[in-house]
Amino acid sequence: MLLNLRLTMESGQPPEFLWQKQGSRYFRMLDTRAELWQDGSVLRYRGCSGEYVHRLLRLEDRLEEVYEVLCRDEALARAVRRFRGLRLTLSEPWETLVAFLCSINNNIPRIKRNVQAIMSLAGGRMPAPEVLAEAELKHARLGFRERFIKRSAELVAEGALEGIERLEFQEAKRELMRLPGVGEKVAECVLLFGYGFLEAFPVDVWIARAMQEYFGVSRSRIESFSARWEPYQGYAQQYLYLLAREELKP
DNA sequence: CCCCAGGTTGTAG
DNA sequence: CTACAACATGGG
Repeated sequence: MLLNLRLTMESGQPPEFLWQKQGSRYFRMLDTRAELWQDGSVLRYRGCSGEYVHRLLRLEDRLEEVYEVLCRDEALARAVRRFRGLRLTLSEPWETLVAFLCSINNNIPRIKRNVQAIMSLAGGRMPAPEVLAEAELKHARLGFRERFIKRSAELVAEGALEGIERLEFQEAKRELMRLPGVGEKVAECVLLFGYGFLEAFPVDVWIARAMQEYFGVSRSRIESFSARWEPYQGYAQQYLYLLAREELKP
């Protein structure tokens, strides 16, 4: 089974913020301490079920089928050669939302510090929304994001996320965007990494750069252009993101 | 001192 | 509709 665990866990997806690295293994607190690593090409885990790992790493996705769609374009074919085995991940909606609220106008190392600081409030687990809504967060040094997180936590505690997984993509997106701090980009990230909508295509500065440089497509035309990768827009986005970070450093 | 970071929001044109 | 400053914090 095709998997590059390091790329998958360290590619700016929620696991990069929610899990910690120890040597070549990854760990986090679930019910107990869970651990994840690769032994040669064999995936190993401890402290969680095989079903959990299967869902987290989306092992049901047929990567070769995804690659067939992406490789119609030269830039993406290059990304696939370079990042073969990179998979999309699926985390819990609530913790995915918190992670991407932390990501706003922030950089990856600091997003991780912010998320880990929040989780340190609950022994390394993501605090429940009603807990976070009342928590003292000054120590987490979230800056202007603290207000977004606390106000969103209140709404989620009142049920703002209930039933979203059963909605169509566009409607789910509209619902998420009712939350403070959730604009287009954060909404699409939560839909992709927290709900598993593969048609999501979050546009950040790197994707905007990649689309301009590789395809000559401006920001306003990205959404319609990305339909060429249907139904795997989310995978196209993740591969383009890493490619841009490698090739298009300004 | 400057600039930037997996953006969002409010305001102005 | 588009453009743009402000928003905290930390690193280069």
